[in-house]
Amino acid sequence: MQQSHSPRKRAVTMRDVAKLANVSQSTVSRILNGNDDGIPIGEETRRRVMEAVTTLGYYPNLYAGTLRGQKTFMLAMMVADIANPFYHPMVRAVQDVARLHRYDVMIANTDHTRDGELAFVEAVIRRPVDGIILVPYHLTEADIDRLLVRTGSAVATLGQHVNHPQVDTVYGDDELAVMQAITWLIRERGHRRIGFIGVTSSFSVGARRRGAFLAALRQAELPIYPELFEIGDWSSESGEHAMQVLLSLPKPPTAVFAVNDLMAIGAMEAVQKVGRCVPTDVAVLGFDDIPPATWVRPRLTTIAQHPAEMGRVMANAVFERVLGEYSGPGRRFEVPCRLIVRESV
Amino acid sequence: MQQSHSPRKRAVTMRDVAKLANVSQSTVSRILNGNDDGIPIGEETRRRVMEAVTTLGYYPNLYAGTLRGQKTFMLAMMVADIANPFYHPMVRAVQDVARLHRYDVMIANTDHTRDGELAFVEAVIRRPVDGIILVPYHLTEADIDRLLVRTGSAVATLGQHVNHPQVDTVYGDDELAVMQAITWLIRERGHRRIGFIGVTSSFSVGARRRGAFLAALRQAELPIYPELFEIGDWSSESGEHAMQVLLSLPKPPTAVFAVNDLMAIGAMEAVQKVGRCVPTDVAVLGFDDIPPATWVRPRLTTIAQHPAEMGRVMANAVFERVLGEYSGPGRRFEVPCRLIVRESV
DNA sequence: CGAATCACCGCATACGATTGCATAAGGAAA
DNA sequence: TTTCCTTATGCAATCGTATGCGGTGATTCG
Repeated sequence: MQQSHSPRKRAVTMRDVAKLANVSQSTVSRILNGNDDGIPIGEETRRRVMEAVTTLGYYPNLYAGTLRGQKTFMLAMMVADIANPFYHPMVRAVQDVARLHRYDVMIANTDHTRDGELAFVEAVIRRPVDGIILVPYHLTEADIDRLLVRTGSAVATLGQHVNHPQVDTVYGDDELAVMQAITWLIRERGHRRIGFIGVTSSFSVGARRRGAFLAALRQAELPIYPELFEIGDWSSESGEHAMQVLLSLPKPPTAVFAVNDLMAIGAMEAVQKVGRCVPTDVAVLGFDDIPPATWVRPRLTTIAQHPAEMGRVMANAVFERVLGEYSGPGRRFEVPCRLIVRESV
Repeated sequence: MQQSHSPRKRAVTMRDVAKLANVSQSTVSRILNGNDDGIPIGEETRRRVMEAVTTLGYYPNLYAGTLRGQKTFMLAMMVADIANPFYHPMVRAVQDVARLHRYDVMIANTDHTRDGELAFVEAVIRRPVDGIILVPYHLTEADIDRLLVRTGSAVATLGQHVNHPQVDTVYGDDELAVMQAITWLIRERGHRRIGFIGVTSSFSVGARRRGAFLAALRQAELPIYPELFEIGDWSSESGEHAMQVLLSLPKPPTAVFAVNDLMAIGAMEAVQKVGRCVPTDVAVLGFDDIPPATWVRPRLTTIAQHPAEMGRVMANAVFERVLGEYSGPGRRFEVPCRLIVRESV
């Protein structure tokens, strides 16, 4: 057992292998890399080298190749908050695809802030990676362009927030889904006072869902009550607080749509804490269909996205570029949403 | 806008800065690195260099320093499954501490398999990092030793699974907590047939909680019914399935302890699906206190761990070694568990 | 006035692996 | 015997940065 972790132990290098096998270091390199340049290698030499590799337990140092401009065998992923269940299947899917290609994944949280997103951009400039997967909320197209130019990486994003000609984008048809769901709330369930728990309009995705919500109201020729619009920060606590405000209104809404499940679950908590009932007193509609949506009582009616599929699509798009299988302009992949009717409406 | 992401654009290097500022590359290096070796730098030169840095938008390439044996400014973290809510606060805490030090974090899933854990070890041998944070289930002490010797990194682990003299370890007093909780189930709540939903004994943590469970039964002089012991794989689905088996018994248990909340929540689902009631027909006790534990109905009674605190402690321990503030033998930090009584018992 | 001192800066090497080019030995063709 | 090709291998430059050491011009001291 070693006695101290510092300073770093000198690793086993290719030169060590070469010395043990009595060949030059370049010969070792050629043998280990499948010998692309067609230079023949003697059988005996190859045997000696492979033997030396195993006895020394040699592993290549990935940083060396990286410095020479080779592949980094690393992906970087930016999400708002890895503690949000919505991202888990996405992160998992990306990691699973990455592992197929023997890639490692670096993950950064932004906490929904622009500063966090910019910090990520700087991180991948200082440490370039082969592929970048983004779930951006605040980055502008100029930011993305800078990212592309400075890193030269393959980039895929989630959402309709950015629309850069060189990046692949995965998005859900959330506006359509919201319109249909709200229309269903109105027509089939007879709700006429529907509350909205959203987020600041600095989130374009929040603004879009708000717009779709309003459009559905207008289409049904329903009045718009400004006091029924509350703002949260995507967390269940903020959803609970927003619902408390709505419930304290003289005329509370009969149904509430929250732009994500976490806030919807918080809203249900608030309703139940004041002794009222979901869905008879207030119906609750969420967005995302995270696993806890089926664990709460009543089970949450929500609009499902497919984060795992989205992650897979982004990762595959990135790898197609990394492996040189595709190099054209940015592609756009739609992963449809769908309404999951459970018990909370 | 650039036209293609490949081949990689040559980044702005220190040499470019040097050329623009009419100085040598080493001077630029000295100016940017706080000039440790005491060599004085002229005011005018410094100004010119800093100006060149900003006009070119220079960022240092972290890989170059890494190759020279400097810091990598990267942490690697190994968890079983990032989609398990228990790990989120831990991962977040690690990432937050890392960001304070301007470190990036690489995360790998092992899916609870030994192969996954070994793959992680190889990954950090091929790409050494300054610090490694592990939640190991299968790695032996020899594996950890190899990891230490080959990477030379600072290592912190969660759990009492490994006990290496050079690694810092964070653990909960889960055995005591389980014994106390089960004893409470027996004495205060009068349960005498208590089911157990565990995991394969290849998980030492599972074996330990099972042992504590048995010890509590023995201490209360209760008989042990082998048919009340079921095995899951940590997922809610497996908990649901295990509970179905227990419910189909001629004499089902009146209470069930699951070694994690996900399986406990699954168990509650199973009970409710056959029309029975938690806690009057079957009480359910979990372990972890993940956020969904307060969202299910009835709210889950469970033994709380403090994953965020655990993550912080591990990250801080690692950074103390990375920054040279500590270099002694492995330390052991206990983060106590506590019983959270809600409605499911 | 010569030498020592000082402030300031550049040269060159090293880190580990890849790769174009040179080279050595051996055999075949001229 | 010379030339030329094939086979098998080594040499050396390269990526971007840090750093030991050497060098230059100016100032100061004896």
